[in-house]
Amino acid sequence: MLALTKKTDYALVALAYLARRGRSVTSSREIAAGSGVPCAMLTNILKCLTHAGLVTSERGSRGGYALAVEPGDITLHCLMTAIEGPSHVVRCMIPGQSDAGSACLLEKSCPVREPAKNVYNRLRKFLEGISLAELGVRVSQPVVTRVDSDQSPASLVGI
Amino acid sequence: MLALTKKTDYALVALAYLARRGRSVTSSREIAAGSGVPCAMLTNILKCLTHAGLVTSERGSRGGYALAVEPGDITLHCLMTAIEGPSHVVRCMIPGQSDAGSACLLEKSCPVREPAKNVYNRLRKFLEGISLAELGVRVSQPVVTRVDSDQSPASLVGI
DNA sequence: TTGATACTGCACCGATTTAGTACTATATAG
DNA sequence: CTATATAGTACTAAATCGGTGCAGTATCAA
Repeated sequence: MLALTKKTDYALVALAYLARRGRSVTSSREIAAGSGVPCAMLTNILKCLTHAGLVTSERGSRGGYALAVEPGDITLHCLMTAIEGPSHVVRCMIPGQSDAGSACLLEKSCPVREPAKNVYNRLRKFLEGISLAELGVRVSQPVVTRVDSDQSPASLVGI
Repeated sequence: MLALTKKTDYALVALAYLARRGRSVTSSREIAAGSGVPCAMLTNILKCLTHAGLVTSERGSRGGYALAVEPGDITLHCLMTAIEGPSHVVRCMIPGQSDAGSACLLEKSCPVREPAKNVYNRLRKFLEGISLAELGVRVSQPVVTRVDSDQSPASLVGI
């Protein structure tokens, strides 16, 4: 499969909503309502995005999330790594597992391994070349460092 | 995940072995022994490859498989489709399921869907641009239409 | 004609991964 | 102090993947 997992897909939609909210801090609840992503799922996703530094979080009442970087500066590869962990093309190349005991029978004599590594690098570059901006994630309002007012929470995605 | 499944990985290794055997008809048993792919698994994989027209099969004693096309003419996308079925980037774009009742809540208002389709097309083109030849699958002997002798079955992959 | 070989098609099960939920702890505003 | 909202983690259920097995059919050779 080369598909995005449902989680990554959700993350994309959530980020798209966040972008539309400018950079005002938005609670997970509102993001869920506005983007259509199930709330329980979303909170976990936002935790991943926070860890990866793609969004910033603020605790407490009036807390929430906001985009940490411009959509044009987040790559698809970056998002996938944030949600799904380190990527790989063939299993024997999973980071930190290459010389594990469970390695494939072919080991060093495998004729595919080296070329596959090359393909993986090209694929990674490809994914690094796709920004979220290209995926429809656009900041709709003039970017403000911090907004406290509720503004129009109007669900632009319209559930 | 953007990884190949283990099956696709196996298919690659099996095709690499087949290519090294020129175009002589080779039994699944020998391919298994020579490539290191578990035999039971391999037979299923070879069925897929046959359906997809990547290899030809011959039944009966003395039967077996042979490459149907040049490694340079088989693309990674083609192989993945043969083993894993039709690909997609986001679930709502799975072929023939786009308007199913189980569609995502966002439906037509989803801001990600259209751009994702675009990315999918680019990704597909990328995968279509990678031939098995680039993945280390090389025909090692002058291509012969049919060889009956056993030749040197020497495991070139060396288990 | 019979037997051995080898692919075909399908069905099955266990293991892993993904999807989704829940609960406790901690931080902040009022 | 209380309400709100994130942080962290653990857990269950569903889907997919990995792997095996078997009955059926075709081919070759004795």
